Amino acid sequence: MGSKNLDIVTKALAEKGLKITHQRIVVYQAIIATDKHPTAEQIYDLLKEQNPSISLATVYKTLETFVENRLVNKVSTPQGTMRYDARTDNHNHIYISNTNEILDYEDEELKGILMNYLEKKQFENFNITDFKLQIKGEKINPKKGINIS
Amino acid sequence: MGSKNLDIVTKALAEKGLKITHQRIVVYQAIIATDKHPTAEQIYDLLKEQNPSISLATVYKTLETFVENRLVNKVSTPQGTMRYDARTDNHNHIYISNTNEILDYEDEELKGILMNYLEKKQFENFNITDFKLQIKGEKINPKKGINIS
DNA sequence: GTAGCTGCAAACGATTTGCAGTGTT
DNA sequence: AACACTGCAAATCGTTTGCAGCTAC
Repeated sequence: MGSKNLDIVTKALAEKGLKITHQRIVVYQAIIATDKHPTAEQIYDLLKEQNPSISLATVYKTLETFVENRLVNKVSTPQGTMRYDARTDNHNHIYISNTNEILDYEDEELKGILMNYLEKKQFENFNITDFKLQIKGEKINPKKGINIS
Repeated sequence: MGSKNLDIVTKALAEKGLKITHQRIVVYQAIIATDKHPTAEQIYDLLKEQNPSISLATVYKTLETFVENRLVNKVSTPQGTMRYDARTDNHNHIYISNTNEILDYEDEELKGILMNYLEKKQFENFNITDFKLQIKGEKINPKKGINIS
């Protein structure tokens, strides 16, 4: 498990000029290890098993620091709570309302279509920093996954 | 001003089987009168001038009732606060981060492109209820408006 | 050594709730 | 008259903050 991973993590922190603390390492490892877009509290719950002394406030502060340094993304949900995402590139989200899941959805064709569309449009006095398609819906069978083809 | 409007409002409430109360009427009028995607508190502040006895909790409850009855939409923002929108049809949003504004953005061409794209894709075990493009960016001159062409 | 980080507890802002009283049907 | 709706205050939830002690650099 850890050490190859650890190199990546410490390097990422160092590149941003952040102090390499135990808490930052474990929080960062936790986020990059999942694609489930966890809340701060979910990360805290996960970590405190192995790190009983970590505090929820530190998890929040750490995540906020990561967001400022563009190591993670913060996304708002239809429920009003924030979730964190280790992917910082432009990608789309699928909100599954009956299971409360968020799925990443990336498709080069879609990206091309949207970029092409937005470039064609003239936005006067506006600088686009980011765009994404948000797809909302529900699983027909909540126990099963979704297949896209 | 009011009475033509009032008919529409009371009719909308009646169609949903909701009791026609003064509070519901003024809340609904307030939302349909703006395209600014106000928060519950902003609606409350606006209304209490003319309706000093209205309570913030009632505004929240009323809005929630409207959302359940699909009279208004609730949208989450990057700041984590909820905003309400009288438009319940599918449309896109532009988030302006330096002024904290939300603009509706509708374009038939874009709608066509997206619907066409999504229809072509097969989502197995998933029912799409809604989709929208979220465009984030900032105004170059915050005092001025945005023109799209 | 010192600036920056952590943990705790308290504070906060947005939203929800319980309940007694009021209004609509 | 019955039931749903309102207003108030208190409760709750997610998140932030202040500060004293600790740690990486």
